[in-house]
Amino acid sequence: MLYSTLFGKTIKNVDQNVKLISHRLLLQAGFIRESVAGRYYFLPLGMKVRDKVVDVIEEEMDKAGAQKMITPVLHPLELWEETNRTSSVGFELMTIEDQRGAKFALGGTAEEMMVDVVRKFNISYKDLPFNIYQFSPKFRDEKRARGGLLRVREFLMKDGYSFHADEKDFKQEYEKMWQTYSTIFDRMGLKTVPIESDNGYIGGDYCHEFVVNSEIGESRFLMTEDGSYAAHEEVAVFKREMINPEDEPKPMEIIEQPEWVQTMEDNEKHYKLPSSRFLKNVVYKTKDGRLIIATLRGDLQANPIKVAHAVKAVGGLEPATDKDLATIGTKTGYVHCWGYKGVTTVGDLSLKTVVNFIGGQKEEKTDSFNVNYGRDFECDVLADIALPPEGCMTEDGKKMVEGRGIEVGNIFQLGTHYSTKMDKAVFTDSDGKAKPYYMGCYGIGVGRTMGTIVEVHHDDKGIVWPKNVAPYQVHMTQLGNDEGAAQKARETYEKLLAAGFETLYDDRDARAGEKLNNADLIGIPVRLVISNRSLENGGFEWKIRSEEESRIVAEDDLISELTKFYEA
RNA sequence: CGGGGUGUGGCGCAGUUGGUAGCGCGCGUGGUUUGGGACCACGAGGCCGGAGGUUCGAGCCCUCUCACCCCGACCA
Repeated sequence: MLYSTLFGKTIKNVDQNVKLISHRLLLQAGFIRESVAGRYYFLPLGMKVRDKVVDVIEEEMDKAGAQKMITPVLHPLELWEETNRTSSVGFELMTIEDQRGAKFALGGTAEEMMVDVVRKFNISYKDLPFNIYQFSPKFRDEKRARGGLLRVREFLMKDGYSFHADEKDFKQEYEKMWQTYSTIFDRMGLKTVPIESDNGYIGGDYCHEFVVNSEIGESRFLMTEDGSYAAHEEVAVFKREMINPEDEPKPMEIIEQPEWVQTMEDNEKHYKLPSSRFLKNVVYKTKDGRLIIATLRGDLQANPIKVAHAVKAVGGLEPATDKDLATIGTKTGYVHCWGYKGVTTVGDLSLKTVVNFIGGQKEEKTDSFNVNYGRDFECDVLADIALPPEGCMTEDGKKMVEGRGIEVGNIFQLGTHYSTKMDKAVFTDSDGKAKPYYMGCYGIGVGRTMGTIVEVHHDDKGIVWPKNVAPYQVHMTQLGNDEGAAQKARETYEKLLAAGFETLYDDRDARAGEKLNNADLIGIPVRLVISNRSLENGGFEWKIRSEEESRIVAEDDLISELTKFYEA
């Protein structure tokens, strides 16, 4: 490729509002351009990278026996109604209508479509298992797009769906996909940590996010130091230590309490006791308007995901408003742990770790004292509903550390969730009976992965692409105005192309600084400079983007050096 | 969807108490340069996000809208 003819130039001034380094660099180096919020053009350079990411994924998926296909982007809305997902998906579903009034969803994920195509065939146990996948644009009407390619409203996703006769068979595929994902990200220069995560509406034991460690990531997770356990904060299980096991339970009483005592800090100050000795309530509302009071030990934070699971709230929870609190005759700061009608109460396991709690029945000038769970009050449900605090331990006493990362992919069990909801989503088993198939699903965000690679691989001058996803293999340029060197550059370009190396040749009549800075910014692994100076030194200047020093490579050794570099 | 902010040539920005729009980058032409984003000269390019209002007069004041960015709540 001749740089002079490449569409999409590097730019000098990037919007000050663009904060994320990957966003900035991709814009500045001419890989992407924003259309409207969360929707991006992939310029020729960016497209090259995207294709390479796709290639790596495709190669590894195929190697694992998965088969590529594609579904229409417009999904008949009836399919989404069949699984009752028109309202329950975590993202805003976009819909569209054709001239005849037929309604479609713009696909944000494709379980229904894949099940639909499979059920069009009369499959039997002999056809199972199989794994079909696609690369297709996904539409998610995110409330807030951000971070360049990391969170957008329209993106290319690899989504795979596997079909099995039973859970045992599915588990094998799950293992295989786990391995495949590690290999995929590894090849693209990303070190991933698989962490247990929430799969929302389904529950179940198998669901992992592949996370790349990063400060700017949106996923917070907990991991043991030996790596034997890693889980998203939404699902991480941790040990609740006994706070005051020596204390004897005392009779509950109502005591006077100054009016200024409102917050947890006020409590600690007034009673000179740690927050773990107090009771704390958080109120949520389900989609169907039911109020949930979650009660925790004062030092812990409620985890809405766990709370939702504990009360089987379909579609998640939202915080209750003052208006909601008024319907049960209370207000913020004065919610009791007990005594309401038509409200579901959920207690955290930590309620059993404290003898003689303070709080639970706060009024303007009084509060309850020496409250003991099981004796003075009981919740409708007692479950794990807390966010893991910093420095917590696993149940078997291993210390966990916090991590933060970008989720680049996930694998999860669907079970028979879709096959039981959708009509005729069955296979004929060996006993002649129709059974719903057992499913798994496997996603990778292509653009997000690309953004993450830049987030991880860059320096103060620009991007440093890993070999397998670089837009070109060689960035070649000629410096100085010597006609001999220019001639040599043109010949070398032809030679590189003939040898099969993807080459970007900066043939502009531009100053050295501009060309070299551009090369650094674009980040192609090998930079080749041809100039009077290099020729006098015996060849071409060879520099690896990730290294500091350059060296001279003789013209005759160029192809073998490149071959060696790219085979390594 | 809550809170905060910004909309002015392609991009980044300035624009005072209201008086009819400027700077840098980029772009075009000519010239001088040529190993780390050069310099000179000339030039093209603007319904000041949109609508309505106040005023003799609005980029600036008021109202309403739209878009985008940041912080939260939700997700590859």
